[in-house]
Amino acid sequence: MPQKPVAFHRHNHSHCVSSALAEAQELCTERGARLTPLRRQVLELVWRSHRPLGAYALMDLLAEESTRRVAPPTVYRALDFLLEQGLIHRINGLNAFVGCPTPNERHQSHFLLCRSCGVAKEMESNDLSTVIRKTAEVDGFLVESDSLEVNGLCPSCRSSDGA
Amino acid sequence: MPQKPVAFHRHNHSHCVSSALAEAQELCTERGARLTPLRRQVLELVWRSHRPLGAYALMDLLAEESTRRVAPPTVYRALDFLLEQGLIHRINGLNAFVGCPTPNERHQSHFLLCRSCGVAKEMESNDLSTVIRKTAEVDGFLVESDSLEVNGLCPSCRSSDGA
DNA sequence: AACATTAGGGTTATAGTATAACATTTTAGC
DNA sequence: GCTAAAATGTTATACTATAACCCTAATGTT
Ligand SMILES: [Zn+2]
Ligand SMILES: [Zn+2]
Ligand SMILES: [Zn+2]
Ligand SMILES: [Zn+2]
Repeated sequence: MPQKPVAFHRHNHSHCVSSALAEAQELCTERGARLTPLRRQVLELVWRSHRPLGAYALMDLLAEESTRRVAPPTVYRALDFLLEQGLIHRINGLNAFVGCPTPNERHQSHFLLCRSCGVAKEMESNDLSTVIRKTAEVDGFLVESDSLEVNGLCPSCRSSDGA
Repeated sequence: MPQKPVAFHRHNHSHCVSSALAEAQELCTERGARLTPLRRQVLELVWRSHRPLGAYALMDLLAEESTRRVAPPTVYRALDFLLEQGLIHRINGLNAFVGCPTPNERHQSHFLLCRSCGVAKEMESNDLSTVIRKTAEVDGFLVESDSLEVNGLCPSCRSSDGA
């Protein structure tokens, strides 16, 4: 029976944000990485919703948010840091970025992307990575990373006829 | 035991090109789609190698090839047509395009991408699509399309220490 | 053949995404 | 405080993609 995971549910979203920020801080401290105010702010903006956000949208939000005008390199550098730390993922098909709910465990970027509401839900199945690696091995290919983007309709949009 | 599929082999590449063009012509005729000289030429250039090519690289090749100066919209329109017909795939992670070896059967874009030699090999396993769909169903997600890009080392580069 | 209709392509301008290169500020270790 | 390294600021530019408008070529009808 199909389930609605958090990103596809109505839920108390402020909890997502605060726990994501807390966990990010914890991980960075643990790793000796510096979650600076700017980086934290970008992460917070990314977590505003479960929808992937583009770099320029983030720039605009930063400007609104804090009267802090940032140029593209600034936001891209913050995004690079967050990517390196596994705190966000990049959705190539959308040129956009979304928060990772489980940054503590290293993993690849596998997402369900709803074309109707725009919500991105990370697929947390390990089987997927295993199947990918095994399929690649048949061709003698050594996998270093992979990225899966699945487009379609989330449970909510599906039931409300999201066409 | 790992195998080297065509794209990762040394092979008579002119055969890839000619058979791809022939099959494209056949499919388009069958479908009432028009494989115009420009579209055919772009497809031929895409098939020059098994490496994904960017739109602007294709523009440059067109210019060299035929003294035919084309502007971006021209090449993008040709690429759009080829994508619609399933004759090429887009590699989002590279902003580039590569020929499809099996355009007769509709399928999703699943690729092995060698970071050393740049060759792209399409993964033709159906199991992969099945696993993806089933995994998505667990979340109640209706899959419409998906895209998988696997980065790493092809058999050749792997054995010659492609780091 | 003349005509209308549609699709393909040419052209110009511009939007959207990302990075190079260099200057300045902040931070951490001594 | 001094120094070195890291982070951010700043300017310019590269790379990718599309909008809008026009013209020509192909197709189908009378
Ligand atoms: Zn994640
Ligand atoms: Zn939805
Ligand atoms: Zn294909
Ligand atoms: Zn290789």
